[in-house]
Amino acid sequence: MKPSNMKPSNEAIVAALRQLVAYTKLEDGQSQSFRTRAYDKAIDAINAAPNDVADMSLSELKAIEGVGDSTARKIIEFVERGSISKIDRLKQRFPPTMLELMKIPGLGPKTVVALQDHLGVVDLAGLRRAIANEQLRTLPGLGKKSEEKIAHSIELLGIHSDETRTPIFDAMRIATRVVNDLSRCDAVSQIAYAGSLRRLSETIGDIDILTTTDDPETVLETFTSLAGVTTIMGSGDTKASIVIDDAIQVDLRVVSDAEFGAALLYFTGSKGHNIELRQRALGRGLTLNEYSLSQIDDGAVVAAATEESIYEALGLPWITPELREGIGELTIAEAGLLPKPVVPKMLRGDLHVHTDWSGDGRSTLDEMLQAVTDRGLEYVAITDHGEDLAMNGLSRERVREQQAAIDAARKRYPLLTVFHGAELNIGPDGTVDYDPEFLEVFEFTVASIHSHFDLDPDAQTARLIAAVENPAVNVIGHPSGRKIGARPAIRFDVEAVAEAAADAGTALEINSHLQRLDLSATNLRTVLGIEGLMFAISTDAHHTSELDNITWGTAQARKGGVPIERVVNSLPIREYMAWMAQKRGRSEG
DNA sequence: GCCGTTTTCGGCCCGACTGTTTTCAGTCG
Repeated sequence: MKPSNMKPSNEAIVAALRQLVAYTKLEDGQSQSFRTRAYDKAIDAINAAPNDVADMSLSELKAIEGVGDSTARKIIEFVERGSISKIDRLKQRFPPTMLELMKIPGLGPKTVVALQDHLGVVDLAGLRRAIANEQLRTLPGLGKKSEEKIAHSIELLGIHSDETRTPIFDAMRIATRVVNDLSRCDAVSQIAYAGSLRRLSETIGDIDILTTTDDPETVLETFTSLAGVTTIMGSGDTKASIVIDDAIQVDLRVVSDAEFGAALLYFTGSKGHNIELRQRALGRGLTLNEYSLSQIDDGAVVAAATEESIYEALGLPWITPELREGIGELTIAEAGLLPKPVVPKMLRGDLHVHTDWSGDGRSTLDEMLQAVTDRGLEYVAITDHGEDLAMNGLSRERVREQQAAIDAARKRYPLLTVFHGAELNIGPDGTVDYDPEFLEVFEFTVASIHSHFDLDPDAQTARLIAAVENPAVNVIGHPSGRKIGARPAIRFDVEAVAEAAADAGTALEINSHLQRLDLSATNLRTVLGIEGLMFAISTDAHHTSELDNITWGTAQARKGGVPIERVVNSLPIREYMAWMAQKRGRSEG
């Protein structure tokens, strides 16, 4: 590869290190050598790094926990040359197609290397031929059954591979359905989803579900015969794996009630977090597995029923699942420096809500105000689209009509403060709908990007900063414009925008929709240090049911490490109004 | 390959399932 002027992104560096892991597995002939585990840990650390790793010096890289001298040098080599010599060397020995073979479920490095050594098979076509010729069963350790299993796995290829991780929005829908369906089984006592879904990862490999029961057989049988099951990957006494809707693998694990906490902790992960917890346990004469935290010497159970009790026994506060990435959160937690997790009941208002006054809203103004009241909120901003969004937006005349409608509605909801707002549309040049005089009609606005997603980074940054500095704008809605799995984020300098926002008294939105989760957790961590920057956790609800998406917005705030003090819609109404007034006061002065 | 309230060498988390073994290896999470 030729060196390029563009420095590689953290994602590109991680991709290179993942290649390194795969080739090293082949070289070591095992899936878990200490070397590959070390690389894996470095990958986790870089994934979590808020800044560009490509800009770092050797000593800065080595200062990252989990990155040592060897990996740091490989990263620098990749940044400077565009490739890593160890990978180049291993490619000579193992053709890249062998990496594809390792993605087939059931085929690990040992078997893939055996295929090359004994049969000269290095790619999928060769593997298919070998299976057709019944050659696989001649390999040491393999038999007829293994050959058939691998043949079946090839048909399922893709379901398990890295490229087909499912966006969290889709995975959550399936998980919710499976949890609901399985809950109807009388033998099920407790049930919860765990894994990367519970950690609020943006994309999900497998869905992990945990149940407690005293009748595992019935639960497992019910699980493998659920509606939508297209393949049963395996089933034992305590766990089973299925593929549902031909779309995603779902793993079920069954334990007893007394073991629920230990099992939930174990299956929530991440793997790195679990390893650090177990190491910590060992240091205290304890051992941790999916059943309990126990004494090593006599096996006496110390804690098992709840996650809280296990963390406590390890000298730690409970750590919110979204932060369990094995990237130093244990150290921060032990020092008492983790922010108190943001939860929905800490929020007093929702600052981004649509009604059927704009074309895409599906609930009436009254339905929304009633639903907001029912959820115990003290204030809400009705933010239907501005006129620039041709399909959905409100003309000036309609804005005036809505103002009257909201005035009338306020009498019906005396306990609720209703702001007549708008979701303005940020044009390619950073200007918004209407004109400055007319914008004074609104008591509050959120401004968002809905088009021109492919401008160059400088233009996008300037565009967002112009909106941030607009005196009529209070919040920037879904700042990156991404839709997970469907549309990439716009390219922009999030730090520059956030600094401008802090200066201007404009908040950045944490959009709660599972397709958005925008700002991303990575972006949040990047801008968290900017003094005075505030966030608004908003639902962007287009229907009353979507007000419950606040669950995900708060989870995203937790994942980004945002403390509640930085969330404007947690403020009591008077303080919140003072925050809004400060913006207008500042712009006039 | 990483790392240091046992440390710069010698350790490194834990268990289920499957198929091939008759006590275990490979794979997976």
